Amino acid sequence: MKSMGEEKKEEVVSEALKAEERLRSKWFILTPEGEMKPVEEFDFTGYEKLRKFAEYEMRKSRVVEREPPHTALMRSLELADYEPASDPGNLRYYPKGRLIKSLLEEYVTQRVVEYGGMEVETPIMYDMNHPTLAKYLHRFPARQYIVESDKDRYFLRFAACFGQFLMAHDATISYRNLPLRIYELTRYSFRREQRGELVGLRRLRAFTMPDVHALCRDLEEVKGEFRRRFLLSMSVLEGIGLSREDVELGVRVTEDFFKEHREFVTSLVQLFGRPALVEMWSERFFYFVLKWELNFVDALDKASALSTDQIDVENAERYGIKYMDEDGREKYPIILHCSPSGAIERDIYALLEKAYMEMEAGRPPMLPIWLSPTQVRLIPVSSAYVDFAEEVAGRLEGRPVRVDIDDREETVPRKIRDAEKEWIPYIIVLGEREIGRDRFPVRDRRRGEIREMSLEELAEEIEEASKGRPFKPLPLPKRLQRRPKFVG
RNA sequence: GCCCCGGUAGCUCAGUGGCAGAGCGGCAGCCUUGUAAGCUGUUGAUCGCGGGUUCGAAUCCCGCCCGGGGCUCCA
Repeated sequence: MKSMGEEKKEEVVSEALKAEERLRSKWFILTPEGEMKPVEEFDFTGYEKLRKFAEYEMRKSRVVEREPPHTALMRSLELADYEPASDPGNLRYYPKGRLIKSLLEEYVTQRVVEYGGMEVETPIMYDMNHPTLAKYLHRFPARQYIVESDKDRYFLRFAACFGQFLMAHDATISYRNLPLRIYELTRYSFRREQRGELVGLRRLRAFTMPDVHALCRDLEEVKGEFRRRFLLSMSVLEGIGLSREDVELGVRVTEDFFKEHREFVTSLVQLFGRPALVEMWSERFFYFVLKWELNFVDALDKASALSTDQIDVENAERYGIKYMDEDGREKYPIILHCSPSGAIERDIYALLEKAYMEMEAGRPPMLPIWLSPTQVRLIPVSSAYVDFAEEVAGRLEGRPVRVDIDDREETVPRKIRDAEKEWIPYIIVLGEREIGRDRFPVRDRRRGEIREMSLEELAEEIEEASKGRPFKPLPLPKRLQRRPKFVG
């Protein structure tokens, strides 16, 4: 670093980035029925979010002067924060944020493994001069972090492709092994995005991305696999707490591929069930011929890609990834690149923005119950009932339920208010009236009412809402008095 | 990376050339609390960092760092 005086280092700008500058696209809306119209001719009535997404992508309207709501929320809920001592876009996660991120990571991994992904782990940095990698760098529209070590230069990975492809290159693969699904949850992927692009949890320089590749034998196999992964991705988003209505489908395709496989592209839109935005390229600038993304449109009408999958027709050859076919000949597979959830941080961003939009609509903002750091808050009316609260907590703790106790010397209204500000889904006030009883007055945030419930009923309701999702215990001490304040 | 705006107590912010402030939080005491903020006291600031102008700088100038917005881009 200290010899950087005269020899000013030229920035490594990938050819793909340069290519994008001269890229000209045509924009269409494709309906599930297979009708395709130029965007200008489509009637967006009833498709407000799609209109916003299309406008965002084609960048006609952009009048945002406001900070996105999720940045204040990520801090006030003590989930994540900026870390001034790091490079911008590298965040810190507080215990509650780490819990949520960790649950999401585990959930996505679980779903990918069910789908057939083989989980691996690969290095985060690679030799700039590696001949194969150097070429790939130029086919990906991203900027890199560079790490110097002695005289060598390494770049930090921006996806899991490198490690997995190098692994696949060395593997002996038979047609019987296809489709071959390799998975890694990258913590982290690094992209040195431009300074002004970075914002909160939406766009980072270090992010966690599940990345599952599938090596396929031919286009026929690709089509089946691609559809399967599309369904998986929609299902994963729904499991996270982002419904079909929360996202818009974007399809990017080369003109040639679309002409030959229009029916296949339409079938994806059919699976989605609503019209999709299609960007068509006259030539192939990147390594893929077809790509889709599920995009979240936030409170400021900005669109961000979450799930995505791509059909890569270049990299098998570039990396020398081959399989032995039935006829005894070595062939190059077609590679699919999929992130079923998109970046985990971006999922949290979407959940927070969604909660904010709920709040604007007059409903209580919430996180999905399975992700709420505290699911049940017990509030003893005075210090005399803290032991009683412990006993009640004990009855819930055998269940997969995160329960804590506000043992602070505060008034009940105050403790209620603080619990509500934390978006805690269930609150139970405990005093003389509850002793010896089977049913408790449970303050239900979603319904906005107090329900008489047994602990068994409450635990079942939480379990039901968390079904199929992983569980982790409280990320903080059970008693509030023992907790530090991380923000404010 | 470039352009615009901002950075004052742990947090949110007022102060725009002349003694660094408020609310919240923290701490202490009182109160022993019943479904969204109980009362009193107290603590707390290298005014982002470095340099300059000035009798005097949070305030004016320069550079840097960090944040927000835009260009652009994506998971």
